[in-house]
Amino acid sequence: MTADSTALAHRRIFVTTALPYANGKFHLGHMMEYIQADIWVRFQRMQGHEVHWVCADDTHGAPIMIAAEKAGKSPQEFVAEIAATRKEYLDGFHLSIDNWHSTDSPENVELAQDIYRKLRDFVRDGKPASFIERRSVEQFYDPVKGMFLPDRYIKGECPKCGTKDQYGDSCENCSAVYAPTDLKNPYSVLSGATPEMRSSEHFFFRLSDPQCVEFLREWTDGANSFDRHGKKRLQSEIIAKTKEWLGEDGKLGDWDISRDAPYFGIPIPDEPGKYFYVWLDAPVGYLAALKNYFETGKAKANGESRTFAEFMAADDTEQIHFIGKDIVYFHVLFWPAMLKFAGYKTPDSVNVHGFVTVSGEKMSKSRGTGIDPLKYLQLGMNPEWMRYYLAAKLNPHVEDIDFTAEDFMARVNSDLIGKFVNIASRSAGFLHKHFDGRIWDGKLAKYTKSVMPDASLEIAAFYDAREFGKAIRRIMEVADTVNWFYDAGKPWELAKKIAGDETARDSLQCTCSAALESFRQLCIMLAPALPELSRLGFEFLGIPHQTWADVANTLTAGHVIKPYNHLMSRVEEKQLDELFGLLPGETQKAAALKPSSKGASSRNTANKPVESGPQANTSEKSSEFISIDDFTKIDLRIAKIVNAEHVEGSDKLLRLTLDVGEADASGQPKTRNVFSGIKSAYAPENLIGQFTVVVANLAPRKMKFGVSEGMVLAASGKEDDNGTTDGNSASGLYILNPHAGARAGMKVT
RNA sequence: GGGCCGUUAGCUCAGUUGGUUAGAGCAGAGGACUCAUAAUCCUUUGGUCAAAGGUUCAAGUCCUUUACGGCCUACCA
Repeated sequence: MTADSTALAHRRIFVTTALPYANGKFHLGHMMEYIQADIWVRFQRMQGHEVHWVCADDTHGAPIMIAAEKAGKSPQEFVAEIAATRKEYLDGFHLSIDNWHSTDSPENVELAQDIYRKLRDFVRDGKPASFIERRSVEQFYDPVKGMFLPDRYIKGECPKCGTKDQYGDSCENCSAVYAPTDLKNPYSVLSGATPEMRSSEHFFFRLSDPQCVEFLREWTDGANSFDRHGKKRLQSEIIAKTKEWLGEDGKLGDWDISRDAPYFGIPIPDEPGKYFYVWLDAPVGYLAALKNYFETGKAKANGESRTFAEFMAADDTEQIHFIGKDIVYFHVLFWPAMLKFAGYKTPDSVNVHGFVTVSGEKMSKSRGTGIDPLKYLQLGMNPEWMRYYLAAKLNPHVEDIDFTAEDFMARVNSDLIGKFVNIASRSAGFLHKHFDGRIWDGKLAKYTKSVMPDASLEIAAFYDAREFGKAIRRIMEVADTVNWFYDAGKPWELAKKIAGDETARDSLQCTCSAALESFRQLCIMLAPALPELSRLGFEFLGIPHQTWADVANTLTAGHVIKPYNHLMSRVEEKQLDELFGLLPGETQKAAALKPSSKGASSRNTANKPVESGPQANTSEKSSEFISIDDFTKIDLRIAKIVNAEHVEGSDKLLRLTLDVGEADASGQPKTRNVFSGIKSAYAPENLIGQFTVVVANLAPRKMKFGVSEGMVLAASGKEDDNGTTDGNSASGLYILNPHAGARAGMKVT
């Protein structure tokens, strides 16, 4: 049904991908989102639909303003330099974005201000019912810089222990917790000046307005939660999430949309010195980019002759967003609410994807697990390999996609080279050698139908539903069929006896032609994912660019194909090594720590089965144990509890001051602050002076009341979900206590 | 602690509203073939579907619990 209906009705679609924050370069995650959108967009275009895909740099906000200043540049210059890096990536991965713009643009100012005014001047039942509200907010102010300071830009001395350079929430040394106002000698990170408390007027978008909440409930999972094609506009996972936010008792907080000058952003109309918070104008950037696209004539060049206003006002204009799972909140609550009550079109659908992980780990520059897309290109690696690999793994769900080097190589080489490209490669030679590259003049269309199943409708439906993995899998099944057919025809044998055998000669030409006709159809069906490879394929076949509908056509009798050149090279292990080569020590280390992770080398040894069954069993069982090395990683120490006290406002925690035999630089004994959830079992006064065991090298953890620098070991019985169980003698909480004689700082092994 | 999602062959993944002996690709083994970038074709070895209970005539599929992993969240650390 989907395939049929999409093929019939002409769609006009406005697509966006999330605006990247202009403080850094692209990473693989960005590329994945763009590739996902690109495949979908190209597919729709091949269906004859009108698709306009825009994106832009997200430029505003304090981080960029400050980063620019540090770099000695204006924010505009700073952002322009980042913007200049974009093209190389976008072109490099064959992304067909129609217009790349910026949120720091006149269009965005106009649109953001217009939306604000309409929200501000909202009228309900003839009475003013503004969605904008003013509230006074107290904040630190830097008198030298002349600006309000977010907490992260304030430091000072700990009011308790006097340690310098502590942030405004808690002390890293003694873990005391306090408000920024408690800091001794506070200073601004930006200027060094002493900040002062000032109150300022902020503007809030009244998201909590019952009308707004009601609208969002309807929009996300109510009567208004379907797009024009009758499909849910949000994925089920996302709907579940919105229910948490919009549930009965879940109060939607109002949204602070203003920041005080100086701020790199868009001025709030009629409110001098006030700017929109960057997250307000960022999504408006979608519309700004589209407006710019229309006003610079690009839309017209792409066949859309209406104005921006007309296009947006038209009923049949579909607005579709692609975003990552980290920014769902903004796109399914703030954004539709803003648009709705400002009288704008609300999104038809928001498609959320997961992240890219590398070998099962979250990408991290510090750990060296990331893949730099630019490096990938610079190494001469084919962008279509990446497109294919991601396409093969993408689905319409909010799932992370894992990139594994081995899998990448196997998949690309066997599918694309071995199966797909091979069809052209193996059949072109005969056609040129014996027939001057001429296609068979028999009933090729009919014959080809017996060669390959007609899967194009099925595959089209997969593409339309963003089931790219399924589409690719189906296409490869078809490619298998073609290779199978070709083998069965044994053209290499026919070629030996064509001299006086007219039947063999005809059969040879027929078989090769059918293989190439199948190849043509495969090219079309792969084109959304592999535009360049398909283009090369069409060029080789000597035919013009094909649309989806051309699947139904056939290479004409007597048509002459071009000589065959390699359409795509194989992925080489060396390239992948280089791609990951940046940080070899780190990655190998990570691999060694994870017994389950598979490096190329470990795989080879594992595949040399000296003994199979029992051997494998024992090694598997041994994984239930940890090695002595694993154990020695844990630094257990005897600690003396020098102080214990209640934590104000906490039901479960005690604050323990522990002596673990450490000293600071000047030789003074140094204690540690550890929070322990043992309030229910111990009175603080009974703990003071006691010895216990602490995990000394646990990473410090920031908690609501301060930083905890270790973990006290305690035994605990089973507890029910609700806490204690009557008559269950196994419950309770008991900290460990060494025998007499143990001293603070002793290592426990 | 709370919430959400996941756990299917060595690897990457399919498994529709519960219905006959759980599938694919890659990797492995054996064979065929030589047209093709060692590509292709045939045959074949791998799964108590994370574990344990339960509902059912029937459970990978529904329910409960547990373990592990991920994300979000919080006054475990």
